[in-house]
Amino acid sequence: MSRTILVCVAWPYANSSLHLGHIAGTWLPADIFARYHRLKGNRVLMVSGSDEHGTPITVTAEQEKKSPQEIVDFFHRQHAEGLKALGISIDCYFRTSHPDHKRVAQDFFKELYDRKLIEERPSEAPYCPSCRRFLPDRYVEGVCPNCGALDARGDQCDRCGNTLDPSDLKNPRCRLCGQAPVFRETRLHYLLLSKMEKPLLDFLESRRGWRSSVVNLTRSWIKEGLHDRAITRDLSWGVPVPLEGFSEKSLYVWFEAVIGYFSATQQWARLSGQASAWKEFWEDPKTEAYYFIGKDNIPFHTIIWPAMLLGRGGLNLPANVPANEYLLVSGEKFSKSRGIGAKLNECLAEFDSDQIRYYLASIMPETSDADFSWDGFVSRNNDELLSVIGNLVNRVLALTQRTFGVIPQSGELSSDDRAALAAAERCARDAGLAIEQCEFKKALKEIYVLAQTGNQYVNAQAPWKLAKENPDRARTALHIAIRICRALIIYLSPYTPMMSQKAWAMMGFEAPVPNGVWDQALGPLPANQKLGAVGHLVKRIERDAKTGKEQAANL
RNA sequence: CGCGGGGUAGAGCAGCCUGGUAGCUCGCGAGGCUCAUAACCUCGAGGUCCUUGGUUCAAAUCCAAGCCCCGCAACCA
Repeated sequence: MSRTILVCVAWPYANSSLHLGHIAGTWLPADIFARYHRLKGNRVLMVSGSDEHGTPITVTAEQEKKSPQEIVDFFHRQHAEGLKALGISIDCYFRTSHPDHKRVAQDFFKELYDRKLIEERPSEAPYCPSCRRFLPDRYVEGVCPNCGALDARGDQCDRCGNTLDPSDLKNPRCRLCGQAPVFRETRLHYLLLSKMEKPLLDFLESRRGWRSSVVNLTRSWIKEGLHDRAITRDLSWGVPVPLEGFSEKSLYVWFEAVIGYFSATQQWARLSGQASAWKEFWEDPKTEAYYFIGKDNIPFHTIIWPAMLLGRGGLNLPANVPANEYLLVSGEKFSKSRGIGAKLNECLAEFDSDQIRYYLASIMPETSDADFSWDGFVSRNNDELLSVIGNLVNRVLALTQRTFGVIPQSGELSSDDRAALAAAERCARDAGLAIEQCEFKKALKEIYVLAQTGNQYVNAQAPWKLAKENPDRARTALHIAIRICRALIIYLSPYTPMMSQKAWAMMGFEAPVPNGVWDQALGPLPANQKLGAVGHLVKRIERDAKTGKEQAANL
């Protein structure tokens, strides 16, 4: 029975370039998942977009002496192009500054407001007179009241670890200009999360197959008691609050950005010419929504967004939120500001997208932080993707091409033949199950084992020898070998779509690899089909000065 | 006592939930093969499973305490 699956990917912030941490953390797992389900014949929609509001955008804009719109336009485009070049099969890459998103977000706010889940309250907020704006907590710095550290931030002190409020700081100053902020009365709107504890807990307990770290974190948040959260800000760069007298204020970016999953689906429907097609993905309770995010976003996707959905009613809740841990470089976090780690665009200029995808998938930080290294990248590419996987396809097809020119007819199967096919079948089952459970590293390992099985089979059969001694057996052995290769590249295509496409064409099939083919991957081959031009699938990466230099520059 | 994750061969990791002779990939050593991108296949060397204590016939696995590393703490995937 065919399933319907909505794949949601965390919205990258449009004030700096994407780096490999974003890819390994969210984009690649989401894309593997989406591509796999298409291969299984399921209906899939994948949405995301640029998060374009909030103070960091305006700060970047001021530093660059540009308008916020210019900044987000630049990065939105760069992100969209980079993701496309990486082969991310997204159906709609939307943006929060789009008028249609703003309208959807405002409607969402009003729905919750009308249901009395949003309430106006007086509040005090730090305001910088010289910058003439309200400051987010993190933008207020001062002396920690607990340990006396000089550079504590309004949300916490890094030295003693205590959680702070901006008003706790002694000698507070604006991080942007250094002047002392004043505290001003303002009126903000609060999402009444405290009313939602029970439904959220019920929601959490009804989910199956979630990662334990996600469940634990969410459960502990709820257990500590949920606080009502301010979801509006005194900011001009954002979605205006849709209430009279509040149009000078904006919706808090995180309240507004998560609505993007919903608005992007509607945008996709409009562009596809069926404006109501979004309903299938949000209103049909059989549809499964998966949210691929980094661990820092867990509460937003397991508490705040579900609370919003529960409050509005009639929309699907997340089926799973397979949050990833972090990708580190030499034990340090990727950092936009400190220039640590590799940017996506720079990698794409240097390497094939599948080479990047294979390596990142093989070290994906699913259960703990993972370490990125150029040495590991070269090794995984040359020793695994090229030598074991690419080389298997290459040696089998090259020999077949030279010997027969076409896919040979299979004769009666020997026990070795059947054993090899059975191994491939096991691989398909185990790898498929692992991907469905969002265990992408495990699935890749299964697929790698299949390539090893293929190489063992080819070595044992020695079809180059058989071609001279026993042509009938040679035909059968190569037929089986090609069947395994075809299965291999189909199973691998969620990970390395370009390479699989190339191998598919070498086998003489017409592009592209069709949807729904996963379960037929091992089926009979069209005998006497003419092979395409056979060439190398994977480029060798030399451990040369260049890689060394990049290493030095990036580490 | 803020919360979470982790510590297993030279490197990177799986196994732990559901105790039963320590496994995988890379690297290293020896052999085989010669279809294939110096690729492939076979065999081998290499480990006090962070420490200590407990439960048990039996602990990498369960329990307790401790040490160390990392992340989060509501505006970094």
